Amino acid sequence: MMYAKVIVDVTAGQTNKAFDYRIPEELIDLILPGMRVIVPFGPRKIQGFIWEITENTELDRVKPISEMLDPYPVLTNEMLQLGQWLAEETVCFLITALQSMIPSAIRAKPKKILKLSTEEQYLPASLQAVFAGKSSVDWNTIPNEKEIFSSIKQAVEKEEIEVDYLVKDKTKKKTIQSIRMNPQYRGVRFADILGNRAKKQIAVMEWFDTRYPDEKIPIKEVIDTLQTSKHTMQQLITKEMLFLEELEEYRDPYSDRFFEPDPRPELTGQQKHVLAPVRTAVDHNQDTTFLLRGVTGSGKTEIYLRAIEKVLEKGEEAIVLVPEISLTPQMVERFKGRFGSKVAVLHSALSAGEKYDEWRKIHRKEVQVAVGARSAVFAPFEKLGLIIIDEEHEGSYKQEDHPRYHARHIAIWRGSYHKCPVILGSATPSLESYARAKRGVYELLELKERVNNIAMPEVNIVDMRKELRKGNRSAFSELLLQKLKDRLDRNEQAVLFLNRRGYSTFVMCRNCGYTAECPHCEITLTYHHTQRKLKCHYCGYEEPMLTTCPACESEHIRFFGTGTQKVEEELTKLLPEARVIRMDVDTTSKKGSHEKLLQAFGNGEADILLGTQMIAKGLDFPRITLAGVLAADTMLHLPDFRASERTFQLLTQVSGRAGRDKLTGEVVIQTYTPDHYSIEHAKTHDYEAFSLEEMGHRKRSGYPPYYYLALVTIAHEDVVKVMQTAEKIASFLRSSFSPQTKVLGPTVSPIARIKDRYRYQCMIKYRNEPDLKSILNKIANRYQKEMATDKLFISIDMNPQMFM
DNA sequence: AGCACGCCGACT
DNA sequence: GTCGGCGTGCTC
Repeated sequence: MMYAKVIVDVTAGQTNKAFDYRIPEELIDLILPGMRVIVPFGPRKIQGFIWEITENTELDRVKPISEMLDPYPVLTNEMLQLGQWLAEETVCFLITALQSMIPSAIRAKPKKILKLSTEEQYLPASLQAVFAGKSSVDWNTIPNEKEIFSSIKQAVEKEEIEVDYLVKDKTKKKTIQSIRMNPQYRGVRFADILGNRAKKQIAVMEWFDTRYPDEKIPIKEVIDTLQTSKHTMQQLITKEMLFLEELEEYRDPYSDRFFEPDPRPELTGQQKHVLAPVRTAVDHNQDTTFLLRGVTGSGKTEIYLRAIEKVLEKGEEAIVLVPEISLTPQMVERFKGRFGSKVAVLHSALSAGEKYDEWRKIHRKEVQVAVGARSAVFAPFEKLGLIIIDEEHEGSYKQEDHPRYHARHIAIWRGSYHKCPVILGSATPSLESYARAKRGVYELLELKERVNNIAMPEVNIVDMRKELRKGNRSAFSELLLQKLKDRLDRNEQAVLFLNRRGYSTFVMCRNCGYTAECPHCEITLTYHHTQRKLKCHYCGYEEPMLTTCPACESEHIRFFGTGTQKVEEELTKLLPEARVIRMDVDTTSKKGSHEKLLQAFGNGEADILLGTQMIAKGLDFPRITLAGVLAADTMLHLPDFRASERTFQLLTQVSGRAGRDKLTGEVVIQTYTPDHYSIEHAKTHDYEAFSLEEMGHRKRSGYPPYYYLALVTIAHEDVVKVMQTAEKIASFLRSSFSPQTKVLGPTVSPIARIKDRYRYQCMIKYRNEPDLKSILNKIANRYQKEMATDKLFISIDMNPQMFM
């Protein structure tokens, strides 16, 4: 007897293990680990993944596998191992980890249906209405009424109807009608068979015979190229000289786009210098992690492209991760331009079907390069030669729901599995990565100069406190306004960056720039309107709301935040002749609108591009000579220990937009805290100095990279319940860990309530805690029942990026 | 997560 | 005495 251990698609602690099933005779040797199957589970049928094939089982009652869903495993052996590691590492269920590695389109969803086993006329009237002439109905379409459900129950008992479970694959492959010639007619004289008068039919057959004797050609293409008709084709099909067949087609989101071949520029000296060790690592199968720090405009992308060339020469494959691919169409263009059809693109704006098709190209080894956002790190290549993570510091590489993985972590795991290098690229690496590079864990590569020796843009810092004193209450300083006018006169372009509204409300003195901070955590205090108090979201410290500024005694102390729309209105009032394109969530929600707006701006249809985060990167237009940051402080004062780091990264990123070609660029940064180190170092483009100073802060207050963090969030509708549970968890954690590990909280979550659930959190700071994961797992198990029944929510986030 | 089984109150 | 409320525990 052969058995299979199956991981079933039920996300619950009690089912987070393999279940044994018998492999039916006809499937023995066909079923392999990594395939999806349908199995009976209790009274229903669900999907599962084959984990392992065994020859025996310890159980005496084992059901057979109902169905095999794949002719060929969707998960490679590597993926199965990676899944197990991922589940342990992020404290999530194995099935959740496995499910996240394949496109959502192949996740079959179970369907409950009601089948008629007798004549409809014998049913009670209420049920006849339900069936209405059909032999089966979808459970979900049945009206939610008591009487109907009770008559269903009775009918089931009387065996008039039966409940059935279908697990249908959602995948739909798009097919097109195609033509293939009947091989029997190869090389014959068609006039002999068709007669001399059937000129058109002869032409079609000869075309096939000489050019495509074995190939399937889409019917539309035949008609178009031969200028013939559907009728002619139909006649040949009836004579069985041609066969009508289905050709599987990929939904190629880029099919109607022409990609300009990307020129292969001469490398600069420093580029060559940086590329050499990468090529060596590729050649010698070394699983080195490189940290490529290159200032904006230093040609990091060209390094990626050259390294990939090497990988392809070796007959291997490469993955390129970019922060949010729809945000960087220019990047896609370069990869498609250089490697053409060898590239699959996986971005979040694709439909589920399109994503599945791109994924399938990788799975079938039809492409060698995958370019995509976070989840592309799971691209199912089997001969990986290189993984690149561009803008490695970006927060979007961390998935914010289960499994809460960081793409960098996965990339390095896969690198060591395949014995291939990983390149982390950024102008402003995360402190974690930079610290590792300094310690020699990663190999540091640097590009210190821009290509063609273009100067770094000049950065002007505008003190908005002074503007206020001068009586300027608008969002635009005199300097910025004047420079915008200059650009209009010179017919150059400008980008204006406005931070997304702070998600939490912070308080700032508009007179002196003072913001309230927690005395214990170096974190901005958050204003809670209901209690009129300022609170720390890390440790729970609180103080009453300020009415006057403790630093300068001014009464100009208040909340902060402005929206893009308001700024746009103000801008058109101040500069009515300027043509403005606004890019934010509202104007880019429609598919493709993002790209269209950027294209319009690139074509010079506007003078000013005003937007949020999304315009900060990947934008490379030669006529942009001015970049403005309207309020650098909004991000600086978020209640997050990474606030300074994010501000520095963002300012550097935005500055990089200006003057990338022959025209030199300028940057204007407006702020209420001009002497903050993240702003000062952004002015001088000095990453080294910034990181040094920030590391000091991190060391003093015990944050990464000096300590690791884990965040436990507890949520429930009842505040008292949440507080009690959180308290219990915190004390359990405190008693379980070694004394060097600190447990902060419980405290209110920065988003205190989501969907009517109150949220509290505990933060764990640790350096060396070998049992951490097992202790956290214990918590997850201990509260599992309450989570299932009592709407209690407990989430565990290892190395959180956000503290919401 | 579903779903059945099972034990208590309010209805024919 | 039955129907149906939801608490409890299992699913190979």
